[in-house]
Order: sequence, then structure tokens, then C-alpha cells
Amino acid sequence: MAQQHELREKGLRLTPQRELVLAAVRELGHATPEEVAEKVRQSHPGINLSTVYRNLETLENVGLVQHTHLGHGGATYHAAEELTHLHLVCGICGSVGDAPIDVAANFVNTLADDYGFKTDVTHFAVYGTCAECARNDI
Amino acid sequence: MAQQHELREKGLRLTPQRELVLAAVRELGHATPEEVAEKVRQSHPGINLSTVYRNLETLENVGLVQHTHLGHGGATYHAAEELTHLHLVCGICGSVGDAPIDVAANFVNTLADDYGFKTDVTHFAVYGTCAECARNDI
DNA sequence: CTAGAAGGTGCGAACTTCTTGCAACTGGCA
DNA sequence: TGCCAGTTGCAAGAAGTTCGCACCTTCTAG
Repeated sequence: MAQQHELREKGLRLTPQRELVLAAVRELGHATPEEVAEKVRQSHPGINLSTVYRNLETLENVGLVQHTHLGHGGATYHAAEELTHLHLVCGICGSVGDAPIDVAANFVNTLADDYGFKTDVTHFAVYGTCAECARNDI
Repeated sequence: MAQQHELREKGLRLTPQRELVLAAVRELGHATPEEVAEKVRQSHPGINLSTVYRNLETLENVGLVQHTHLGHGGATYHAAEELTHLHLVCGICGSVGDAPIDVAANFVNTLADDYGFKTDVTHFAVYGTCAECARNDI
């Protein structure tokens, strides 16, 4: 498995829990710590929530996952490979849609040129109303 | 005072606590509930945190204030009048800068046209690195 | 193949932040 | 002036996250 090397290469020890947490994040796309824990428990019921939190933090430190704030309270984690799109969070139904990064390229460049602000596009959620809710609402 | 009318006009009862909460939000620009509470306590020490939370919620319902997610955990509140700019949150120093809404106009239009997504520009924080930290970091 | 050190895990307790129930109080209207 | 609904303060409670500590597992070296 290439996956094993991934962790080892980062100087991490290869534990079942760690592999499971990483696999869960990848499978879920984006998930809260608790969702990750729930997913992991399907194959490894005894895993502790603290362990999930610690592993998410560890994996984030080595760049394999990353967290984003999707609005309400807690952070949401993604696999690093998936950070190629923006998140469109609907304030009404709570759904999270995707859009390719380049729709924001212009915006990012403007901020960089005019304000010297280096935007981390993958980290911010775009808040608003999704197409479906907009249709129902009006 | 016009401020009194504001609250009355919205069908709210005029209490000292409520006025103070609104005044605090306006004065602080953007603040967490706890910061608002702290501010209010300078002139009215006995105020309860619950009261601040409830008033922020009430004021938001009538459109006098609004909350935004600036990243870590809790919500941040603004006076409605101030929602004419974006928030540029620096992930390193934590500072919150401003930029006029129109820098995002293009971006917003693209999302609306291509995805039917109605972006609430004032609600989302733009995450990244501010000019100062970018300078120190590189 | 085995033993030891470093690192990781589980568990429980503590924290922080925010919410809720309830009794007492107060602003606004008649 | 007096009543009623809306508000407040207090305290308990829920949710999400972190921390300390003892035990266990992985990896390295011999």
C-alpha cells in the first residue's frame, strides 16, 4: 500500500487508528471530527474521540489533511488532495456545494494586488443560498 | 434619540441592556459575544452573558446586527450598517482587515451565473495571510 | 528475533462556549 | 396607576474540545 508510506514518510508512526482516521477523511470528503470518529468506529469501534482529535491535528501538521470553517462552530476536515475546490455553503439547507478554484482566481488576484493579502482559497467557505433554496424561497 | 426609535420601531422593548448591547456592537465594529459582554460591563457591570446572547439573537432577527464566521469557533457580530465590506482574516496574526465589497462583485456574479449560488458576501470571511505577516514570513 | 525507547492510545476529568428553564422584574399600554 | 407580555438574572446543563497520566504498540538497533 502506498498509504503506509505516506505516513511513514512524514515521520509518523503507522497505527491502525491513524490509518483509519486518514481513510475516513478521504472517504467522507469533508467531515467534522465527530463524523470522522463515527466513520472510524464502523471498523474499529473502540477508538476514542481524543484519538481522532489528536490524529486530525497530527495529520494536519504534516499536510495530509486540512481544516476549513464551514460556518457553524466546529472545524471540518478534508484530505489535502481534495483541496482543489471552493465550498459553497448554503445558509438555509446547510448543503455544501463545490466550485473549482479558478472562479475565484480573479478575486484572489485583486486582493493580492490591491491589499497584499494572500488568500487561502481552500480555507474559506463561501456563504449564501444554493440554487435550490433560492428557487424555493422566491 | 433616534436610537430609541430604532428598537421601538422593530417592535422591541427598550431596555438599558438592549441599548448597551447594540451600542457595544456598533462601537466595536466586530466582536464576539464575550467581547460585547465585556464592553457592556464597563457601564453596566451586572449584565449577564445570557442576556448578551439573547439580545444579539434578537437584534439579528430584526436586522440591526448580523453575525459572521471569522474562522475559529464562535460567531462575530457587526452592526448592520457596517456590512459594506469583506473581512480579510489573517490566519497567522489573527487580524481582521477590510476590503470593499466590490472587489468580490465579479466573483459573486460568476457564482450566480454559473452555479445559481447567491453569495452573501458580508457573511463570509476571507482567510489568508495579511500583507504584514506575508512580509515577515518570507 | 528480541528488547528498549519513543511515540501513540484510552480513559476520565476539566474547560470553554453557548443554551435553556424558571422565577422575579420592568417597560409600555389602557 | 396597574396589568401583561416581554426581559433579565441566575444556575444548571449540553456540546465540543483539550489535557494528564498510565499502559500499550511500533520501530530501531543489536
